[in-house]
Parts: sequence; structure tokens; C-alpha cells
Amino acid sequence: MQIAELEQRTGVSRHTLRYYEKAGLLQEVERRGNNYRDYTDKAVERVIMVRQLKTLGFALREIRDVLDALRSNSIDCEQGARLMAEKRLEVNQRIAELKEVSIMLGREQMRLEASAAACRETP
Amino acid sequence: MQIAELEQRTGVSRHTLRYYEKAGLLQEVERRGNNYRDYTDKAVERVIMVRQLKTLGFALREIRDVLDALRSNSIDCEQGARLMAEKRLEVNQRIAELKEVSIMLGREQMRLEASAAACRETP
DNA sequence: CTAAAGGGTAGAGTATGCTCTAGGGTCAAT
DNA sequence: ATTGACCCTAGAGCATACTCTACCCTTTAG
Repeated sequence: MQIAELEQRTGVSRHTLRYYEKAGLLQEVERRGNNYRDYTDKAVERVIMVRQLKTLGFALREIRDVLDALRSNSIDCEQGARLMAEKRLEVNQRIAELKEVSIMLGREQMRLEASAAACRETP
Repeated sequence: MQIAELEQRTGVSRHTLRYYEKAGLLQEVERRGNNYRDYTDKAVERVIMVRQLKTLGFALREIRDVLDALRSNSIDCEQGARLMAEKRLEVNQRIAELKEVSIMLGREQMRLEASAAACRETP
């Protein structure tokens, strides 16, 4: 597929797709005779994965490293396994902190709701 | 306390502390007669909270809005409660996605470890 | 053949979040 | 009174991650 279709299927602009390619996030993008990019269906998944990891707070550089390790050919398997373990630890720590934040937000939400109710009763 | 102490107690540089103040993240910073900033102990907590939320992926603007609502005087209580509910939903969604990512990383880690073992056996 | 639609590159511009520098005032100790 | 350790502001500079523009080539429909 051409870039317009990938853009439409992923919701990521062609500018950003080309930027991602330059940044090494989309490896092996084929070119047709006319120099147009030719994406496979796997590219759709890869872009969506990049986006998901990005919104979760990963830097593009980290995402690139993880995707490279998943492809299992840019770095060796043991190194890749270590990277996965390291990232998983980070993710788990982040989950734990986010849980605390969620609890805090819930507590403050209730407090503010109570305050709002009090304000309505005694205006 | 002066800015050097806040810097030392939070690990956040004076440049960044002044930047945060300008961005509205540290409201009501007192000044001494000589125009030096004079922070209270509460400022330490506030800065640490800003940092925590930031590393969890919140934008400074969002953090400012949440902290403002917690102070309960810049926006009204009902609006504040809605903001907390909204942010909590976002946080919970992010937790769910991160859990999936954690599982994926664990799976890939095992796969790579298996590959590494296979490589060692058949060199 | 030509115009419109789509593709390409290079590079400028923008937003965010720092980080640092220049230039200058304050204060405590000598 | 001067030195050294602080503090101040304004603004430049930088990294990341886009976002957009200029300018040119290719393909397809009329």
C-alpha cells in the first residue's frame, strides 16, 4: 500500500510516518520503481504499536530499541532478553505508581464532591 | 528555605524550579525583602509530586490543572471533581495498557531467552 | 497533452520542557 | 571595603517529536 493508505489506516500523518522511518522505527520500507514507498500490512501493526508505546510514555529511541530486539536480528538474543526484562521492570514500576495516583485522584474526587455538596447546602 | 535547599532536597535544578514557578506549578512562592524566594516545606512535597506525575507521562499543563483543583480555589469544586474523575479514567486506561505491554515484554523476554539457549547449543 | 492527485526530499518552523549564560544585586565574613 | 557564596531576571540554546512548506517527479483521467 502507498503512504496515503497507511496514513488513513493508522491515523498517523504521512509527515510523521516518514519521520518515524528516518528515526529507524519502520525498518525495511520497500520502494517501488517510481521511488514511492510500498508498505505491507505488518507496517500497519508496527505503526500502531509505536503509537501505543509512545502514548504510554516511551521515547522513540526506546521504542526503536525494543522493536529492533523483537526482530531479533539487530542485537543478539541474550542482549534482547535483558532489554525486555529491564523494560518490563520499568513498566511494572510505572504501573505501581499509577495505581497510587489513581487512588489519590479517587480520594480527591470524593473530597471535592463533598465540598461541592456542602457549598450547595450552605450558599 | 532558599532555592539552593529546595534544589538539594528535591533533586530539581534551580533553573527548573524557576521554570516551574513561571509555568504556574508552584503557586504563592513568598519573597524575602531582598527579593530572594522563600520556600516552605510544602513546596518540597509539591515539587516531588510534580516530578512523579511528570515521569508518569503527564504534561506540565495537566499537572498544573490537577494541583490547582487540589488547592480548591482556582476552579470550583464540582469542576475539580470532574477533572479528578477524568484523569483517574485516563490513568486507569494507561494502567490497563501498561499491563498488556508488561505481558508482551515478558513473553518476548522468554522467547529471546529460549533463542539464546538454542544458539548456545547449536553454535 | 495536460491537469489533478499523489509521491518524494530537504529543510524550516513549532511546542514542550528543560538547561545554561550574561549581567547584576545581596549578604556574611574577613 | 572587598571577596566569595548566594540570589535575581531575561533570554539564548538544546533535545524531542512532530508539522508544514517549497519544490519537484509520477501516474492517471479526460
